Amino acid sequence: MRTDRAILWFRQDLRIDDNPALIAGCRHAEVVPCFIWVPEEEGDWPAGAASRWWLHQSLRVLDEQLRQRGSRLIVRAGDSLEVLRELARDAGADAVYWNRRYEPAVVKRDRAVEAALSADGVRVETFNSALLYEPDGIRTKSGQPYQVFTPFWRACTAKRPDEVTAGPARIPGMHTPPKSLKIDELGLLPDVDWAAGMRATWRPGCVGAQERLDTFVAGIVRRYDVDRNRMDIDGTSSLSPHLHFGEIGPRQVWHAVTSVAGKGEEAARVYLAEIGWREFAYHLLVHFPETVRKPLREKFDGFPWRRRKAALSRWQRGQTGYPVVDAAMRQLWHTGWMHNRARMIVASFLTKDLLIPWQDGAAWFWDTLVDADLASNTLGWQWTAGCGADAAPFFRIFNPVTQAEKFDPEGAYIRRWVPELAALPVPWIFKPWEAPKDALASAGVTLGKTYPKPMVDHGEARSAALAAFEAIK
DNA sequence: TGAAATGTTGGGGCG
DNA sequence: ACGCCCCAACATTTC
Repeated sequence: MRTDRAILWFRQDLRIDDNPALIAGCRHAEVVPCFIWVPEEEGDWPAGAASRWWLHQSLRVLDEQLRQRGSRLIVRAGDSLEVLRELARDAGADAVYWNRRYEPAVVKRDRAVEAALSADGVRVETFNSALLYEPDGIRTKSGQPYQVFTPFWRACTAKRPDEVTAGPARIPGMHTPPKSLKIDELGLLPDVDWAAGMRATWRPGCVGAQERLDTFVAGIVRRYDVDRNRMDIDGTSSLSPHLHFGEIGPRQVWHAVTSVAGKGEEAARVYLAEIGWREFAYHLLVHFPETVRKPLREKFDGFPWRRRKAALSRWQRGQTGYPVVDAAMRQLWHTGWMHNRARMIVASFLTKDLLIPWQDGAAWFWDTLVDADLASNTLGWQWTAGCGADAAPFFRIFNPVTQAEKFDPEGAYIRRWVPELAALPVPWIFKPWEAPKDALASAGVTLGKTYPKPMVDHGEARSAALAAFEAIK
């Protein structure tokens, strides 16, 4: 017997607009929007500390948004299937809707959940909210998945993403909604409050996401092709955490950007290609799921990485002695985010100057980034390490001094995040170990005391990396 | 979305 | 005027 009541399972789609599962749910007489906190994520990648902080804030905003529309978020914790069964029973619902996710372990779990619910007689329907085009829909002429970005994105840009649907003004809630935990009870916030820098930097949730998109589209996007490389400028979209949690969707971004700039315009084209890299990352994650742990290019299995705890720890804490690397690592620790140019620099430093396995860097990013995303994180690290699809060749080794000179020309980014060097003038701020004694003295810098000496010599490290690469060639 | 080494070119100083 | 050298600027190749 049809109760005409549906459960809407929110996951990484914490928004009202452009949410096809929500629209579908609202065709029923009553909707039960729920979020299920799965501490272990029923897979290998439980949310890191920064992601949990963000999720807490985002759920609160979603709950507010639902309440403004006559509904509320039901929050539970535990095994997904058990909770959904409980909810379906408590609420008397006979349909469950959700938007699809693509992480291998989550796909597996979702398949099992769908099968079990169907067997219970509960109808399940799933949708795409997270991608412009789903990974299965894009194939080479021979039907294979792409392994090179340019032809992949060319195939994508031949299409046009679905239009955006505004969210319902009213969401029909139950008169007596099922029991819910308070968001605070999920224990997502850290015991020791280290999140002040994040609060100052971000506004998690779908409202803040839309605001940031508006700001970006209103101006920043026009200079994106030039400014995106500058670490000292707010020249990027900063939408990554919002996209990760689905507080805004790529379709919304695509339509907003093309409507102001026209996708043929250079700056807009360059920006949309970044959305393309995100799509490509999901494409690779789905078709090469083992790459979250293993290099795609198998010869890298034999690469002579060195696992060194002390060196890894200096990198993590921003104490390498290379100012731009340390600035970036401290920006990450403080704000939960790092400029993409800086990500390439620190990843190159870890994998090539220190020869530490990219997986160790990926794990650190996973725990500290508010935009930690399995697809993008895997692609990014394999790209820099040179072992992934369409990756930078291994011998492409970033020089942390020249990169800073090019993309932080006044040293403002370094000054902001490495205050102990703030009084050093250009060019010494990029390479304090070469500064004359009096320049160091008048800036109050004592190398080895107030700021570390470089932990490796980049020239020597570069040669060592190239020699290591010879071993697997 | 590299950097360094090596090669080429052309202007200018100088005998 | 000429050949020679130096070197900056740019181009190509190599890792």
